[in-house]
Amino acid sequence: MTSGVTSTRHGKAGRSRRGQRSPAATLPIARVYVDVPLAHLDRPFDYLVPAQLDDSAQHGVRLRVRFAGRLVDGWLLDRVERSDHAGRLGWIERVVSPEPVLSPQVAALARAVADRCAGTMNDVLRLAVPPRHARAEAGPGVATAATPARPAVDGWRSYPRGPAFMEALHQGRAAHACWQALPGEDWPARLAEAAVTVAATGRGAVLVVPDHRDTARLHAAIAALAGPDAVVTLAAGVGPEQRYRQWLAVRRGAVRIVVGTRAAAFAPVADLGLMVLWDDGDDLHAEPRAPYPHTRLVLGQRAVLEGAALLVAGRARTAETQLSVETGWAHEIVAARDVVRAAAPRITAIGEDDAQLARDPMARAARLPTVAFDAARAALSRDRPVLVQVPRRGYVPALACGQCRAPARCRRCAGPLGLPVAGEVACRWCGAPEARYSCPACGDARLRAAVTGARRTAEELGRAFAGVTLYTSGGGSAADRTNAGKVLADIPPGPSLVIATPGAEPLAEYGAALLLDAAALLGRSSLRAAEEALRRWMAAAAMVEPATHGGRVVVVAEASLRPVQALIRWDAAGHASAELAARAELGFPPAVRMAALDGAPETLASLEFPDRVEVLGPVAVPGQAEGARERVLLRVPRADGSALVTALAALQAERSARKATDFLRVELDPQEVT
DNA sequence: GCAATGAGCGTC
DNA sequence: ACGCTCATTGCT
Repeated sequence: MTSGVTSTRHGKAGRSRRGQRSPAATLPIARVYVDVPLAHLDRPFDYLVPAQLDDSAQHGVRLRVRFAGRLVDGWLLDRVERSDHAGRLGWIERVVSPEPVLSPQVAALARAVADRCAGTMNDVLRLAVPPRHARAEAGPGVATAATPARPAVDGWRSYPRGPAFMEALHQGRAAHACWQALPGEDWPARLAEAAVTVAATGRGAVLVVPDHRDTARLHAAIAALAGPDAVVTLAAGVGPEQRYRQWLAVRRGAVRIVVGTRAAAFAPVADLGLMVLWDDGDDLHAEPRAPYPHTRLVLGQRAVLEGAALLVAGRARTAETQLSVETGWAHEIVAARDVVRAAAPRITAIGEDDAQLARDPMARAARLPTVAFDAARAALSRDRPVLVQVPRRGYVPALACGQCRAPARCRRCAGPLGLPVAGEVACRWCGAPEARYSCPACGDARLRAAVTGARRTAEELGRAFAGVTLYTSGGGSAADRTNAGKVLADIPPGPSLVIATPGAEPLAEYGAALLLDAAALLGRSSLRAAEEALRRWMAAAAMVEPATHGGRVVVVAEASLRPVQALIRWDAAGHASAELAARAELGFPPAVRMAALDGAPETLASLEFPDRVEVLGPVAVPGQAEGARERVLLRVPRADGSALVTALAALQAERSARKATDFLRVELDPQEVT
């Protein structure tokens, strides 16, 4: 057919005449990663490079190849002299663009992350490389980043190991550290100093923060230190063209310091010297798309692969980061106790049921303890704003002992007890019903659910201080942070009451903070409830002026509770250590490794696991139609973690090979296990 | 006994 | 969405 038609010299397949193609003279084989969603095809395939595409078929370019007949997108990973494939090779049909978007480093990172999450490289590449935008690609060419001067890093002197870490960055060493910022610390300035120290040596830095407010603050701090052209922010929110343009600027070496949210962890920074993860306990660092890699994992893998330094920073410390300290992988950078005491506000805990309810009629109306009322009044009298932290809606309370309020745990697997659909007490993890609970701590048989009423308290507080300007910030549910219109970035100076949900506190130097969300935070069934509570409280309390200036924090919670104690002593490291020990005791992550598998009951029932894997469940997945979707949890000792991941990857490969269509979701090391 | 047709499958 | 295998069908 159409034998009279000949392709032009620039024909799509690059052949000189129809059907006639000759391979490139050197390195004629391309190792290509094809973009197909099948787990059993998660590996490179070899293709012939036509001589006409020899120049453009470079490492990292996007291309089109014929795969099982159809044209699919692919990535060129490598060019080699010969192929091990016994059969006939296909040809590269087209090079989409000469832009080498997939660097060998990012390709290796994507492979490592996929392997760690029992996912496919495809899925990771979708997270790592933004969609192409031709117009952005045609934009201005390479302008190599200027090298800034080495900055002064005196702010790190408050931390005994701080200057040594800065020196390690200056010398290009791959130091791993975890840093607990002091209350009131100008953390964007400190992180900017770290990043610019690295940029001054000619290497790159990536700094990942949870949300846009933080990217803006950090970007400004770096721009102030090294100039506005020294840093770029990679984050969703700008259009696709702008996003791709900024990403290309990084890829092309026009800028060495990258600030961004979780996708920025994959930023194609050349010669990476430092990565920073700020506030690693924030759940925004957990990627919600398959294969669900956490930013901590991505940066940890990348630190190893690229020999870069890693700084995991925050006011609080997660159990995961504590584990990396205890295994010696990371050094801790913390201030001495007296320095902490000098920087911290005075922190008081007052029990909810405490008889110390205010005698003051206005305070009584606000259902607020006297100390809280007094702290607020004192701050206002010093012309300082007062922060009132109230719970977000949407927290699911777990059950606790009706007497001593110890969390009620399953006898079989130590998971949290809850009240599922039918109203029967059962374990949220393994589903075992609990007919006659008795508290292991005090022996009481009664159970109670955490109550939330603090929002109303805050509203009444506003009435109690009638005449004082009242601001509210936040107010979305726990799952909703897109409610940005209601979040205030900052407030004018002067006396005011600021009622904010956790994470939505306007930036200010407060005279006092009242933490009224303790019951809601601590009453959650979450594995991370205590850790999360401390993280939230420290974030709020860190904005309160030091005790020496009159700064006060009142948390309405039992002072005997561990996170409350940790807040009072401002001891994130101690809390993380105790938390990790407790999780080891109970067999929770990160002391063990877990995987969560969601699917229909029949699907889950058909799965088989290695003998050493402990299977918990199945339990109903909340928010799903009853019986439609269930979850099993797999638990193994840390040493068996890689075997578990391998088994789960093999399971998914086997399913895709036999074209299984029933839903199955596999998530490793889930943030939440309920 | 063997070509013609079609469904199923792997995928370079 | 191509090209291979393998089964079934239909004709001599």
